[in-house]
Amino acid sequence: MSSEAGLSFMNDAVSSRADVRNRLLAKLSSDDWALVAPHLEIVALKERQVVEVPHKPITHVYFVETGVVSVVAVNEENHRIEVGVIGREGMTGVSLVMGDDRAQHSAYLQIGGNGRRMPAAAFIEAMNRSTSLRNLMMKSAQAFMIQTAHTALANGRAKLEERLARWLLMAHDRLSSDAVPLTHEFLAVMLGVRRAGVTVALHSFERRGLIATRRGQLTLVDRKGIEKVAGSFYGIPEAELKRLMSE
Amino acid sequence: MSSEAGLSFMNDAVSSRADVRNRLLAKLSSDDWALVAPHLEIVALKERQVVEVPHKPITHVYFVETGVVSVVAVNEENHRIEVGVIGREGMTGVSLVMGDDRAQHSAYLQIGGNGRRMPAAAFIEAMNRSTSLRNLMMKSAQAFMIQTAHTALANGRAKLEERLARWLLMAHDRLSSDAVPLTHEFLAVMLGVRRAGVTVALHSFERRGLIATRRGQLTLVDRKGIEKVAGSFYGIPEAELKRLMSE
DNA sequence: TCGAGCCCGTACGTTTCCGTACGGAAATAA
DNA sequence: TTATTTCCGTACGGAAACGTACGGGCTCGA
Repeated sequence: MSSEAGLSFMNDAVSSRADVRNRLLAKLSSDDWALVAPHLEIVALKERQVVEVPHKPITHVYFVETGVVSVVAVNEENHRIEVGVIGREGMTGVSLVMGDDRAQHSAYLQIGGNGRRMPAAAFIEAMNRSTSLRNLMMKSAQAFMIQTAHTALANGRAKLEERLARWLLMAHDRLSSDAVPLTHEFLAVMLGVRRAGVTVALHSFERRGLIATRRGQLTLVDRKGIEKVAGSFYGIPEAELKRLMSE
Repeated sequence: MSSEAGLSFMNDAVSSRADVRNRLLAKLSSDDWALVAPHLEIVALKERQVVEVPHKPITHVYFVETGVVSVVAVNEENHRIEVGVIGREGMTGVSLVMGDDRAQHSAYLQIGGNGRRMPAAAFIEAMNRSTSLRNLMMKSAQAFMIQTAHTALANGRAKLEERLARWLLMAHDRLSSDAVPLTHEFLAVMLGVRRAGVTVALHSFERRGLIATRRGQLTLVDRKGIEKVAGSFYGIPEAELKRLMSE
């Protein structure tokens, strides 16, 4: 932002490669990096900042470095539910990879942070120029699809506590600390359940020593224990992401 | 099939283009058709036939012409739920489009029919040779992603009746008749609910004049009425498919 | 420092759906 | 035809989560 503007005489492509924390950007070959770097802009990702609006054109893709994006499906009756989360392992704007120009879902920062963004047109252009770049982006899209499918599974079959545990683990994977700065209200919206239901479940977690809570924040204390609660509803998308990204 | 084998001296690419009923194949340019046709094989799609097994390599992509494929996500504890259906509008093997070689989910014929299939390697080769082919396949994959996301929404927020109505509509879209040849048991597995729950809901539909039922089969009588039950849980993926395929 | 707003704890009656189970009817095999 | 299997109708108690609501505590800005 302003400090960036002040340094705009520096070559971004060279100066910033070392401190790229987004895993997709970090994985790029130097050729691909050279292709995208000139179009990357470092941005703050503010809590509640909207990055995609359903059925509207995507203006930028965001490579998250810290923070968590929620991708939320919405219908005409305003029913909504989170279908996936994105952190430093991924990017927003998956539709662009698939050749679409619009966002399907609502996407916004659930937990603030920072990252880099790139105009949609430049992103498409870069994918058209580099097969290896496109392939990586498709792998990332595939990983997100898997996450969405398992969200559908959890939504249909898991109990509130299992789903909540799953969510906390997914958030934790994308944060550098054990603290999750969220109100019960927002967790409830993600999961499509009552706020009061979240409160009760978190209370139960706390009594069991799994988390600590305070107003507007909770902290994971016993991750293994939380994994036990989530059971097999957590893990597959994470394992598949690892596989896809290690090839 | 035997009649096919007997006619194998004919050029499949020329002889069968006219009666291709799969919408993706039908949309191919003649160049793209020429690329894939030599590898297409007409196949019967038998009820319960498995076409993809989770975490196993995909051997063939199936272009459905009649019948319905269920794509079912499964986890280690054997929880399962349908994340999407595929009919003549699409194909199986979406993972291949994304550059993956394995199936994520279980996929099998929920309602039998017929179609064409193509070996995975030939499909990948064809996509590598033709950008327009790849683009079409990506659009198809995008449409499937949207379907999965809205399944997640319905699973999390809709009631049993709404979900059941949604499923019937999606099946109806993919069938040429109003009859859906399925037992309550299989509907229950798709939706991840009790068989008894499906029975009661279908009964209620029947009392309301929305469907007719008999052992192992139900018939849509009042589609508009069923759409009313499904409400806004049905429709977005269908509209988006239309948009994606009309561009 | 005080008020206003946000957030959390808790409660109660109600709805939805589950797990389980039993018997009968319809289709299929013998 | 008879035996067997599959499928459907129905029932009952119970669990899970809902909608709603009230009050108190925390936080932040005036």
